[in-house]
Amino acid sequence: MDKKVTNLLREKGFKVTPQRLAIYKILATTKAHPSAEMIFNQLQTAYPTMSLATVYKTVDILREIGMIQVLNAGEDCFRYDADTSDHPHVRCLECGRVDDLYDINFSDFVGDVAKKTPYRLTGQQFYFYGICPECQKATVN
Amino acid sequence: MDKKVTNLLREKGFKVTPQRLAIYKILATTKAHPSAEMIFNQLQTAYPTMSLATVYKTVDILREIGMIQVLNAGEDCFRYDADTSDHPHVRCLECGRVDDLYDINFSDFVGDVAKKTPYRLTGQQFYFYGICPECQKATVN
DNA sequence: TTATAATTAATAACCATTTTCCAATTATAT
DNA sequence: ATATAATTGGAAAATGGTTATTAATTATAA
Repeated sequence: MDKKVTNLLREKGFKVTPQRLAIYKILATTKAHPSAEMIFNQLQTAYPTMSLATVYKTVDILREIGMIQVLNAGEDCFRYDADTSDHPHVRCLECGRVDDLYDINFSDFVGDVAKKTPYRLTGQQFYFYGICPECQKATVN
Repeated sequence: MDKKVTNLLREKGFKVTPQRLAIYKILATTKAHPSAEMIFNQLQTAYPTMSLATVYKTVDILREIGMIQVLNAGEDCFRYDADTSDHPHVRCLECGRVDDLYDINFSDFVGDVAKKTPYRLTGQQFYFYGICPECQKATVN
């Protein structure tokens, strides 16, 4: 799994460091779409000397080489996703978690937009908002 | 056109001021989805003493009484839209303009998501990215 | 008209994210 | 093993949209 990042980093002239691999590994093995700070916190035990600055610099590089995508779900920070495929996200307005939405067909929607807009489209982001199952249980409705 | 805002402001216990009407009028007569600063700049000639703080407070009130919606198209600021209907937006990656997308049917898409997610959905935002017609002409491709 | 509570304007302060800085360290090629 | 150029870490600083503050002003009701 690290092979691809390793090669891609080398190809693009970046050095392969344990920090970079660790940060990518976190993103590649979670579905939580962590922010820079969440990545930083998660690395505290394995890399006690990890710096937030390194996290920021690394996610920027990972985005540049196309290994991750950057999300902005209307929060005050960015989130990072090693799943670079086009897929909608849903954010819980209660606890803030962001989840993937799988097996959704939106090609008709996108096709319709592409047909009707004079823009040359290069991408899109679909964000849904609501209450996650856990928070539904927690709150009295 | 101001009638509705005027009544709604009074109903909710807010005073009706020239500033508030002017800010709403800007939003109601544009399709540019201006940010707070853009509203502020646009009012400089008509209201030279307008304060940015007033713009922020007013859009907050307008949102509270349901006369506008707030957009976050992945920028570092919010944009405001007097068209409170659910509709997708497209942002030009070159010049930054944000446009509406009309006559797009996304109810199947939304229905599919609602059926498949365990979230209780309350809303959504659809953002497309690309190059607007003007910037397509301007850049050599 | 008067009283009063809300609003405005201008600026300062905020504040959390992100970037910069630089000395120490480390990956890489030779 | 060595050279060197990139990277790291830690803290400090910047960033820039947004909010708070306060005296002066103004909308509203009586």
